[in-house]
Amino acid sequence: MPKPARLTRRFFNRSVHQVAPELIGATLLVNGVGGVIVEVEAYHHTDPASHSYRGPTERNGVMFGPAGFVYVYRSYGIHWCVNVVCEPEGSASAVLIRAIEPTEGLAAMRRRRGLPEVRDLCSGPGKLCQAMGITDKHNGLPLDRPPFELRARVGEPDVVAGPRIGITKAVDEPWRYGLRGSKFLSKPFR
DNA sequence: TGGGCGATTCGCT
DNA sequence: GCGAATCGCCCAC
Repeated sequence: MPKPARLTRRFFNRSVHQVAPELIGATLLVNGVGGVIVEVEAYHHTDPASHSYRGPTERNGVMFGPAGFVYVYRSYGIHWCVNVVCEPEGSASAVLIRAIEPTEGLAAMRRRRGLPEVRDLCSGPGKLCQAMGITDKHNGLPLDRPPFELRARVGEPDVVAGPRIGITKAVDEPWRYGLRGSKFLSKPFR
């Protein structure tokens, strides 16, 4: 078996709508722990649902920087959520990683989540950050350097698109992408 | 199986 | 002060 190719930050230097569906099937690891990305959402600077919509602030600053870097924010005061910045610097677009099929470091993820069910380890943006140990200390780090590793997908996965989840603005934009039929999604596509 | 709600921090109005 | 790119628990059906 050939070693899978590693994706570099250059991969993200394109439109967020190009990058997002191509991330489905890629493998994301933090310190060797993680799995296959099965669900993402695209956010754009002209999108009212995006954190970058109203311009740069202290929190969203990373989104206005170069592509291929990680933007971590706190959600509902409790959870962490992880994005990867896309497009040329300054366009403030990002892909939110929403669900992962756990494949590496299951014991570590179970311990962090306190759950026995593999299916529920990474089936949501807050869950996967907890399972993989992602916090605000990862904010602003490049995705193509340790502790992160991103491996290119093998083959052509069956990608579905649908409306995004948990937002109140621009709810009809079909900018949620997922692996069709995966058991590890945060919610099924219909 | 699905809807309602509380927890808890912080950016923005 | 409000409400959010969420989660997990509880309850009804």
